[in-house]
Amino acid sequence: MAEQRPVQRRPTLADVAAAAGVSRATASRAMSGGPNVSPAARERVWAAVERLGFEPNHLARSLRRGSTMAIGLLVPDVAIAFYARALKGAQETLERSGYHVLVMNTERAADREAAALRTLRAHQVDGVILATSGGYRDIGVPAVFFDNVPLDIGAGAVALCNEEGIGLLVDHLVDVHGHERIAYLGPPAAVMPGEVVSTHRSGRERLDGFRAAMGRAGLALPPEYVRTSDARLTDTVATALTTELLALDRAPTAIVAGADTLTLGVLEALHEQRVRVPDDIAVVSFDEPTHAGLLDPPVTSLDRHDRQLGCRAAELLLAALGGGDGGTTESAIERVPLELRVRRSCGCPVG
Amino acid sequence: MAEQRPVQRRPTLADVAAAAGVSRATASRAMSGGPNVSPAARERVWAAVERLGFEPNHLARSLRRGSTMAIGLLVPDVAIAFYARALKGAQETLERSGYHVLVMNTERAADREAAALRTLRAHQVDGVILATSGGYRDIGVPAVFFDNVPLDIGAGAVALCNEEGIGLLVDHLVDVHGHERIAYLGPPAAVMPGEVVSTHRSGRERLDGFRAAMGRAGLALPPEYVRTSDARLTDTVATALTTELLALDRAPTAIVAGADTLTLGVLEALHEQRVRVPDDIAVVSFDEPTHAGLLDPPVTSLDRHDRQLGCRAAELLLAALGGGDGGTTESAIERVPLELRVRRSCGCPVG
DNA sequence: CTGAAAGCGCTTACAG
DNA sequence: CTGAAAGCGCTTACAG
Repeated sequence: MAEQRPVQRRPTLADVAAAAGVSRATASRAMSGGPNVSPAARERVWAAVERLGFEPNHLARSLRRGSTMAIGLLVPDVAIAFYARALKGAQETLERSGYHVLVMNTERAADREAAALRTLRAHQVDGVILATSGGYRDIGVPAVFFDNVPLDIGAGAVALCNEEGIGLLVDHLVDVHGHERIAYLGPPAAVMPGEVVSTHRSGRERLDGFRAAMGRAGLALPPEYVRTSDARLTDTVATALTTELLALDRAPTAIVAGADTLTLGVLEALHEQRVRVPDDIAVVSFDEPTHAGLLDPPVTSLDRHDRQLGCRAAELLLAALGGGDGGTTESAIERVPLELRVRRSCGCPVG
Repeated sequence: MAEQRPVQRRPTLADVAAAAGVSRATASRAMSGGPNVSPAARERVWAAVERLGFEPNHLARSLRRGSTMAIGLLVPDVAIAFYARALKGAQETLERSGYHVLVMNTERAADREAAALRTLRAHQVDGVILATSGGYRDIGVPAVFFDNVPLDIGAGAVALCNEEGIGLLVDHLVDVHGHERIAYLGPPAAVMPGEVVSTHRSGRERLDGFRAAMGRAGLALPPEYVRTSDARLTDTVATALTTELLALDRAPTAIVAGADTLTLGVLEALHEQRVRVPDDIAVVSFDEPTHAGLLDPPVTSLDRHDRQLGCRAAELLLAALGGGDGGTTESAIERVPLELRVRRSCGCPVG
């Protein structure tokens, strides 16, 4: 409306400087709130910024400063509620410190993870947070792991109390409901050919936790009661494995599912086979499936404070970046506790 | 192990050029596969790239080229399954064309959306795709809308067949199950104070669709049968509104929920009040809640091909960017059809 | 086919 | 308090 500029070009710092009648250096200093700028100059610069609708070019700034204020976030799949919530927690924390977040999906494939890391490096991210699927390699910036943690934990790691969590589930089945034939269906726990050793740490911990809890309870654990899914935790694989469990001579009376997608697969199989939960078989779940309370039946599971996991990972990274305070300097794996949410699938007469 | 370099500094194009014994210009041309490079030079450059583990700095490249190959993606909340899936569809399509995606959550707040757009502009994204919550403003790059579409549709828009979709649901309730007292609980359809006119277009379309379908069926529609939620589609709000519906003198025998989170809120209220679905009341849902089939009861809903919606939006943007082929050049709202998925919550004896 | 040079938009010692 | 100058790492006309 007012003056029509010859070009639609976005205003640059030079435009602002010209409009304010100062040098680019002074304009820059005024904008960044740095010292050594006269109040008068500062005011003219701000006025020009306002008038021109100037917004500094992040690219140029990052290139010059050597820091992008960007953090890469690698997850297997944002469409999985757990990762989506953890992501939001991390994002919120990071944005509060002026960082922004680049999200990449790895689809639980090590090579896609490696490719994503390369991309992130090309974009000069200042750090990464990742739920690794085994494709991690150092890209020269601090890395914080969450959910699944490799042997070398980099700048920090946040994981769940996997063993204790499974223990809570088993103990409940045994102590409250008197189950003796309990099967386990969890994430892979062994090293797959061609994979990095670290990948299945949390799967291993959960399985160890299961064995330990069964041992403590003095219960027999036939090998056919222990099943592990594919690396992608595909629900249809869980459905197939559950069907196998049901076909056993002495079928289990309870199933502990070691991850939320697996739980849904288990329920799917049970629905298909018209096996009633919890009447015919009890089901408990390591993670909370989305809307666990509205499922048929409501699923007893472990609440793992997804958001908090993301927040905490972000805080550790901020600490590593020298910004925030990670709360701790020792680089041990930090464990987030789990809480048992009793619903109906275990046999309790709740909700 | 081999040679230890003095600095841990990342190799730059200059390092590659030096190592290959050519100028930076030639190295650059060799890398980008451009013409006018001798095979010998090309080979030496590639060898140097390999040896040094060089990866071009995207920041510098983007600054120089004036294009970042980055696309901003704005959604209300990635933790909502629909958006997560649409995001993945868009991301896949864009990455196949060499773009990468910056995701931002707006929490359905217009001001957060505006702030996110400013950030995106600062990062010089080449385009944006957004499910707007009313905070859109032009940032000088092509914009494609999906899900919710403003009056000025920018470079393109993909939306659902809102009216037809609601029609499918109502028709099913009427034709198959003979319902006559059908209530509607959907997203806001009216302009809120201080909001951009465009925000609630899809809410309006769904409500219009509901009224139209009821009219076609010759059914009465008492005003108290029509409820709209808050702008954020909070499930607890839906729970409260459902409770009100149940308390009506002549309570409805069926509820059409106009969005997935609302559906979950409706079910929550029904569970709380021990109202049985579909025995006491039928429920149908516009969107598919996650694992609609495992809910109690499995929910009859509209499958809206979330991923495809994201893909299509991405294709339109690519077309606007002059890259891909959008399939169409006219800038009308593109509509994605919806399919009825019959399950048990409507009263059908399925699943 | 090749290289010297300019420049993308910013920031930051360095002199004044 | 201020500005001239160099430089972040790349690309691209332009001359040869």
